[in-house]
Amino acid sequence: MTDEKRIERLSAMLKRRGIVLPAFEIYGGVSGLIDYGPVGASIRRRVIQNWVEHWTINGDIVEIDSPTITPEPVLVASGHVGEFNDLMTQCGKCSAAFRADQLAENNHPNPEILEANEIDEILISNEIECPNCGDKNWTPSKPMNLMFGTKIGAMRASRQAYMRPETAQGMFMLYPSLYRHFRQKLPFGAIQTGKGYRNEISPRQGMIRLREFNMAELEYFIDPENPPVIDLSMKKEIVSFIPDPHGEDYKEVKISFSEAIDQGVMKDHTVAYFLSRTLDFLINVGINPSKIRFRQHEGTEMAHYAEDCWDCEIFGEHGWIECVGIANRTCHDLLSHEKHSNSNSLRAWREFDEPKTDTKEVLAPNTSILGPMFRGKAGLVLESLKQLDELPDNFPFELQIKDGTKVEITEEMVERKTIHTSIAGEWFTPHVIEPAFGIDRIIWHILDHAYEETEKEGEKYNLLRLSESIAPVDLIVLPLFEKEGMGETARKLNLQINQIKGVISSIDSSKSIGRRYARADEIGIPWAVTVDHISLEDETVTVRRRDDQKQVRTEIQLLLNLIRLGNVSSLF
RNA sequence: GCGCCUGUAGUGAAGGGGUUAUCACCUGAGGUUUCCAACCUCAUGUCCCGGGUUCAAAUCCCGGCGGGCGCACCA
Repeated sequence: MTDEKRIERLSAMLKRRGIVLPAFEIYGGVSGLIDYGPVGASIRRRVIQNWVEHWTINGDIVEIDSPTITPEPVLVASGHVGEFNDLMTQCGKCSAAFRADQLAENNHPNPEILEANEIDEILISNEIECPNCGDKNWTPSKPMNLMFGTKIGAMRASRQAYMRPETAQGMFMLYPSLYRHFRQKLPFGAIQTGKGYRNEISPRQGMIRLREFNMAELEYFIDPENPPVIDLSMKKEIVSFIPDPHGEDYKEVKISFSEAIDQGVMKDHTVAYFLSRTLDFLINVGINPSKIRFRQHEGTEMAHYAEDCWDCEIFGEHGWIECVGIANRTCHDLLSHEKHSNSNSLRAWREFDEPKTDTKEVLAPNTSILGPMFRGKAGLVLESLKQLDELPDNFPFELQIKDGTKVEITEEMVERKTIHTSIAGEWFTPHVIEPAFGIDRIIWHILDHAYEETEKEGEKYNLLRLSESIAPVDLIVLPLFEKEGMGETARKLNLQINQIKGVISSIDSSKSIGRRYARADEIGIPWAVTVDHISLEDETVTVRRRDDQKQVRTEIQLLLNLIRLGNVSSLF
């Protein structure tokens, strides 16, 4: 933050080069909505692709995809409808905004259940003062829900719905399918990338707080009694942690993951594992490791569902920004959906180490005799027989039944049997660890950390040092001149490269070669391949490295092979 | 949502009640050029939107929309 103008120059470049732009600009734009242009969209796709591959590589996590339109009951169960329908009021004098129920806290046993007019009445009759300025003049309170509402279906048959505020609910909805997919064995996880929607009161800070944004979330389901055993002793790199201070001042500690666990900075090994995997991902896509820290939420800051929550914060032009939240949501969501939906398939089976066996002697009823004999009371008699703890030694005997009366049971009515029972396990609700990534915020920081302003021969020179895996294109082919067949050769080479799966190449033949290198550097293309006069004679080209502008000449066939292997850098 | 500041080509800026709105870079066409934003010629393109004041508004006023900062909000 030493140079206040840097952010303006960076934003101007992002717009000029078609990376990130304000959306709907010819209609005046809409705050909180952005476009990724032709260059930015490619970067975004590759960041998401990297993210998907990062989590699915072990095979215990699969990708799913769910609707963004979500029926209301789902979000009632998840808590989003209730949590977000808070009544807000503003001070008439200083315009400070508060949750109305919190202002009325001392004047009503349960202000959360009140309607707007009831709570307004309490604020007036009790002369509640504004905590900010002391005034007692409140605007009528209004429900403030940060979700975008919509309707499914037309007219009276329509159902209330919302645009999803997070992708996570999709994974919970698919839990039964996931459980079958993974052969009913925990732990397993599911990821989803896509749009989320929050109708922010005041979106700010460019692409940091958006109303429609790219999320990438992972729900990892575990058995809380048998959490996965994860060895983090190899994790020796030094990381910055800020544990929950419990009232004391925040204190940053710089230690490794293995030390953090040994020292009790992090109690939950599974959460620690996802923190460390998150760190790996961020470094892979080009975030500067020295600008990453993990901060534990305070108790008061915790989301309504979370038990333990860490933020991964990244430092950039906007200061420290939360880019990933890693929460132990415990069984909150699955349990709540089970209650609201009456579904019985949101659980997992836990087999005991040893089946619990039991041998029991019972009196098995002979219903063809019992039935006609007791008629209306037969059901009660059967129930009492079943619950009999000690079997009588002799017949007939008296049996107390539920309505208080006693009946006589004779030998013909029952049969003495030995029952062997074996209980192999039990049903339980899995716990879930959720790393939730704000993709747009991460992309902003990738761009921020990669953007470098330098000088070249006295002139300003900007480049984007993007990691190879997320560059908008892998390489650019440049004919030195558009004549003598150089342009033709370059187009042919570009086509050959683009035919390699997963590789994107582009071509640029306008203006001087120096200018084209500069343009390529500014959008972060790692390699530039130049076709010159020598190329026409011996099938060689020069390859230029963005980061130091070094060039080597190589045979086209060798280059194509190296591109296939993703190892162009071995030329240098 | 409130307060202060703000909005001129793709980008960055100058100007400002009165002929055809200025500059640099960028972009396109042509020329030139044997590897790092060279040069020459030509071309495209701008006063955020709406209302008001005025003979005349890009300029002044009001409102909206967008941006920045502060306050508040941010599962």
